[in-house]
Amino acid sequence: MSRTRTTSTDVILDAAADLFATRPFHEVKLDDIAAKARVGKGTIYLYWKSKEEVYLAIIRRGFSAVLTSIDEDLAVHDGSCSEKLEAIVGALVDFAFAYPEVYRIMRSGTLTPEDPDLQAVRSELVKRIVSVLKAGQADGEFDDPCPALTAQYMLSFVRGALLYSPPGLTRPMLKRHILHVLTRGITRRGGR
Amino acid sequence: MSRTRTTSTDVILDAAADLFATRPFHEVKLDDIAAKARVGKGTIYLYWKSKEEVYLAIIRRGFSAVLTSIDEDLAVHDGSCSEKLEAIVGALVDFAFAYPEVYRIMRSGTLTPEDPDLQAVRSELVKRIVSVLKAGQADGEFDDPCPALTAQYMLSFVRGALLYSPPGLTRPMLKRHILHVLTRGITRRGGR
DNA sequence: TCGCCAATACTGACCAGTCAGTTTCGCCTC
DNA sequence: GAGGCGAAACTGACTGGTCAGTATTGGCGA
Repeated sequence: MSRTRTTSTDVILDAAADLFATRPFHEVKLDDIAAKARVGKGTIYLYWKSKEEVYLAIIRRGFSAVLTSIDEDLAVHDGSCSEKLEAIVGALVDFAFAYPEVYRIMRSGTLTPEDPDLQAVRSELVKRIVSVLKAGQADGEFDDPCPALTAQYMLSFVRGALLYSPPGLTRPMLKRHILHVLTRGITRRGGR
Repeated sequence: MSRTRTTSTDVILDAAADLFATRPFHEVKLDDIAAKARVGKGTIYLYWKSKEEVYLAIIRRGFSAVLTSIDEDLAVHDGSCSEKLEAIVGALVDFAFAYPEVYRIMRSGTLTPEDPDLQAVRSELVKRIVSVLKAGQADGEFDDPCPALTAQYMLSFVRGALLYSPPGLTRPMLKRHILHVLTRGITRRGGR
């Protein structure tokens, strides 16, 4: 690094994320990304070797961020599993509100079905969730016949809520509601 | 299947659905679709005016099918709301297993963010679900602070499970699990 | 013979990716 | 601290392949 890098790759990814969030993949031109990032088109190719790579980089960055945030939260809450679950839901929702583009992007066109790196981060995330669910199962807090499915639901919840959110949806509202459904379901609890 | 037969648009949509399910939009060529459907490329333009229209037609067809199936189910089960809910989940899961391409397609690249027709069908579907949830709320069966959100979750459930399904997932297993989580949550029920 | 449509040839716009050239900057020497 | 060098960062006009969409043909069934 004798020569300090002047362009941060994040600048480019931010610009690209904006564009991919509003238009499908094939409608986003590299020239657009370059223009928005105020960078020459060639510069993009210094860091990634194709448009698709840029795209994947955005999603990977997003997932890694949630993962980190969840890990931090889990480190703090070392209490009951339901507390941990709450922390996870909180992290997912916070992330979704902070970076809605990532969700929009993922709607708008995945490519190359399987990018190993991306897949790895995603499954790491699922693993975290599943392990909390299983721990809860083991110590009798939870009763979930299939934690692997539940983990998938949790990711999908946020997605569904964000992409087609009822007007006026706030962050705490969503957190609370997801936890409500997830922990006790929608059945009305008996009399008492 | 004489040559005279005017091509059924379903043949073309089926072929296209197969392709779109395995490859992202921009990698699917109209020539491929035509070849797979054993149809001339020009014929496709008889029915839709662009590749994108073909794509939208597939999704619209999918949504309409679920909608019809749900309406039929609801007509039969005129019992309690939880029975109706069960019917809805059943219809969603059945559909997902019958036409997994539609889910894969929707992952692999939505276009033109808002197609009014498509949006209309989707929101019709959501409306059905919400009305069952609200009815359940009214007659004291359910306790759901935000049915609109729950309806979104229900669509997402299936999606999440299907796209990243744990190996060995069967249809009844998924139905049962979704209902489990949805109606009673994952918390272990008290001693008794 | 007519009408329908598969097959196929054609074309023009579009855009990802390249690369020769330009700028920037750290560092060395005097 | 000025000046000069080399290397790395960056640029954007250009190119070549691709493919959506159109036009044409020819074969088959009625």
